[in-house]
Amino acid sequence: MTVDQQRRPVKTAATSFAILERLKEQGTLGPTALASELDLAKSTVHRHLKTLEQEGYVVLDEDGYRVGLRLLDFGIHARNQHNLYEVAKPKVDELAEQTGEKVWCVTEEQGRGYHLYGAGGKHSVRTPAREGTRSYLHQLAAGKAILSAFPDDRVDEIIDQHGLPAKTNATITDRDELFEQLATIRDRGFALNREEIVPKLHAVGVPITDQAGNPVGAISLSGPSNRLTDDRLEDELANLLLGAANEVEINLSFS
Amino acid sequence: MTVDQQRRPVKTAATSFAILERLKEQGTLGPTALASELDLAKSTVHRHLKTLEQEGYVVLDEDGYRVGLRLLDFGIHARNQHNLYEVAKPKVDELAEQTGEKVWCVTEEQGRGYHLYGAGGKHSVRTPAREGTRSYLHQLAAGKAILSAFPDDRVDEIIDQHGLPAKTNATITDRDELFEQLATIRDRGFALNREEIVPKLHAVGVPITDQAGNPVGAISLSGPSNRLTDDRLEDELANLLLGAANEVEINLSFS
DNA sequence: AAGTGTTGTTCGCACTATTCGAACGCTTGT
DNA sequence: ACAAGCGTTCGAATAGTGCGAACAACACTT
Repeated sequence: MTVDQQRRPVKTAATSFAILERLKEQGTLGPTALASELDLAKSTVHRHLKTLEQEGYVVLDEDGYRVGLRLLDFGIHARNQHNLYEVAKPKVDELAEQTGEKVWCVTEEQGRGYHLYGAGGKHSVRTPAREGTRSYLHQLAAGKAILSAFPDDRVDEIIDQHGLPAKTNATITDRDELFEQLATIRDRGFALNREEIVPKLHAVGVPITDQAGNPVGAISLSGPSNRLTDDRLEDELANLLLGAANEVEINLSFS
Repeated sequence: MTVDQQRRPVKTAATSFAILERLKEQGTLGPTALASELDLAKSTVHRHLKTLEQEGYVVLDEDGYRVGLRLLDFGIHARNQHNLYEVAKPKVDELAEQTGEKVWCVTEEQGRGYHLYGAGGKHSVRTPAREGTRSYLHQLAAGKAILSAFPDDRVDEIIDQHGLPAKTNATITDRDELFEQLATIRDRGFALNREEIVPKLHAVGVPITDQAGNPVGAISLSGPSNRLTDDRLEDELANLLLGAANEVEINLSFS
């Protein structure tokens, strides 16, 4: 299942997507700026942009080129393929309302975590995550919850493929340490995250599995460390999420 | 502003996107099936798929290749660029709750309509539209509302570029007829759609404009023709939408 | 108002990178 | 057991891409 390094990639397609990626990160850019960032001739970038524009994948406005809405169709389609989305959505809303914190539904593809849907309660804080965000699993409470539901060799595969890059100095960067935590998570049923992705941000995550025990995703709750103390996380909030996950699992089995 | 036919498009990038488009439409496919549909060698398709897979734009599962979640990030980003989305969303929810019908927020890019956000009330019907759907403006109530806020020459441009393709036998396919309707819409402030895109489906749409009067989108309400009679559409529902659009316009001016 | 710098755009040419086809191993079904 | 289908790999020919130079359209300065 590992996506190993490819021998002969289609470079032209890769550069088109590299352009889109830059436009997504930087907002609105012109051919010259893009060319210098990507080390390409500006005529090359221009040609790509015009091709993408013709199909609606990028749009030209007065300030330059930006990502076009044509890509929304693809994204929504990709999300709807996971029926976890529609099943978990109402539960995520409910939890956000109930706790006032930020609640996310996350799933896994190719060893990476994707934020499918998030809802913010009354006093939820801003985090770098938004819908569609791709993250490293070991950096997320939800991600570690997902990893805990995988067999060890699959976790090894994922680490081999993506490594264990750090985000803060609390991020797990050691393979053995990660496996130790995963053992604890399997034991208790939930994962914690203490400033491992953003300073002063804590979170709990619980896995969602199918009947065979394979993870199909996770739900997490995150907030400021002063409100989300260890006591509250491990007791009140973990149990809340475990109950919600259980309901989602049951509903998933009938869809 | 017209996107005229391009002289030298990047064909390789275009085929990659053609593959993605097919995967979106057909679900999960293999290289052979894709190759025959796109008139390409299956080795070519395979190479594209592997390149796309490496970046997470497609995913390989047991049944074949499918669109990957990596594209969700792009789509959400594209949607968030239009601040109409976050401003109109609560109003759309409210209208759906209030009326029980399906309510949409639509915007325009390159002369095409994009469904930004939709909410379904209690007895809302299924329509072909979902979030991200790209449509011809003249086939939508919201689309005609948007067109009515454009100057005539811009409307001409859009017709020249995209034509007036029919969806049902009630679809407007004549330029003069469209302009006549647009005049009425400008006069009354709202657009109607009577089975012009789906048989037995009626809708009302009202434009949302900025301070300069340029359209930034529209909101629409649609439902079965027996419930949405002309009387109800023109009186009760049109006024409801006009009020909502007005609020959205005010909120937009402070964002 | 003229000039200078920058940016977006077009086009010919060299050469890289893509396409095709054929062949391989693999699974599925008869 | 064999055939038929699929996904995958690789070499070779040619088509298509990328580069650079040149042009046009502004914006900003002097």
